[in-house]
Amino acid sequence: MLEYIILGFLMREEMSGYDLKQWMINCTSYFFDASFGSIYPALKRLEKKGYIKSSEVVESSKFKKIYSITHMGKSHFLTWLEKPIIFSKTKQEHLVYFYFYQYLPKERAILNLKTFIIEVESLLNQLSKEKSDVEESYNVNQYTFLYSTMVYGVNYYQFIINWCNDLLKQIEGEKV
Amino acid sequence: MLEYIILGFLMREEMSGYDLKQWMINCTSYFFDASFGSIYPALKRLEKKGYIKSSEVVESSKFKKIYSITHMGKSHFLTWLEKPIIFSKTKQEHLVYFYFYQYLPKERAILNLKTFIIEVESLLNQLSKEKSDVEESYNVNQYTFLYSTMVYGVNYYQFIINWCNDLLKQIEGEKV
DNA sequence: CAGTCCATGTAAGAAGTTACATGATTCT
DNA sequence: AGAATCATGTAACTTCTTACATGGACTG
Repeated sequence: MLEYIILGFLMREEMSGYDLKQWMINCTSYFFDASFGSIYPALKRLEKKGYIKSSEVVESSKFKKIYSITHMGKSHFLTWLEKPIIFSKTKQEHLVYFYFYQYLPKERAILNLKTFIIEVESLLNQLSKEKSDVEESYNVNQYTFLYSTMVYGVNYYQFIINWCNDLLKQIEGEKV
Repeated sequence: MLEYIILGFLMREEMSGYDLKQWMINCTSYFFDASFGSIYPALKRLEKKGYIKSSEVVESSKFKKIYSITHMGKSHFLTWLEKPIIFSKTKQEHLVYFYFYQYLPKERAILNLKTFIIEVESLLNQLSKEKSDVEESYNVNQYTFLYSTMVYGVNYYQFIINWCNDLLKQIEGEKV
């Protein structure tokens, strides 16, 4: 995942490992963050694979290693981005995809959003059913915390679906 | 985290590694899950530390290794559970804590919930401010996806706070 | 009698973190 | 002059997953 985040940031402009960390802190830290100990080795790997290239510069009397994305890197990134979003139940990884959907053709973004909604709806229906079963079988007041986490789950899935639908309306409403 | 989940499940009743996996699938998979490859080694570690003990039984002609929690394991688990909940921005780990809050004294549960709410409120305020800055500085229609992920973030934090407040009301309203 | 489920376990590898090491520059 | 920030990097470690290996019991 980290390697794709890096490529995604480099789609915008070339920058150093340190700059990447700053962007993460400022822009994505509420759903994704990484340490220097993983950023620098990731940059080395990406360069070795030919997805990025570096140039050592001295900017305002500070040594910097500026990385830029290659044609191969761009196509590698877009191939990944256009694949269906895998919903992780335990992490907020889906936001990583949406954050970079600016680089996807509108039609593809709409298609993937719809596929994603269907996947989350399926999970919502499963959990909703389990929640109903619990409501029927037990006195939920005796299991406040267990039941509340189920309520959390159901409402969380619904929240994601609503947000996706809002986003869908917005993109579909935009002038081509 | 996995070791505490296992201890939490064993607080209810003794069970095998296989049973633990079934409980995760049925009950916690929407916020936590683990593979056999991590469950079995975790059980070995926990037994080595003296937090659980095992007995090999043949139940309905099937070999099983049943684990039960020790006094030391219980106190180790409760010591962890009563500590302040660390909010992970990228994972749903806070639900793990709440799921087992049935084992915490009511007053402690209320205190930790309130502390947690304050932490999430602080994150909400930060992100809200950043969102306002973006709204002032840019035409958000040109950055639909970047802006939408921010809206997601703000609403997600608000969702958690609302859920916590509902839970708080419920526990406080319950007869002692 | 083949397939699925029950049941336990290991080995290799993925993907990160924390802590450390280094050194220049800028701020107070 | 000392602290904070800028900037890159490595080593050891943590914590998981995937894939494999094994074998008995049940099911159609």
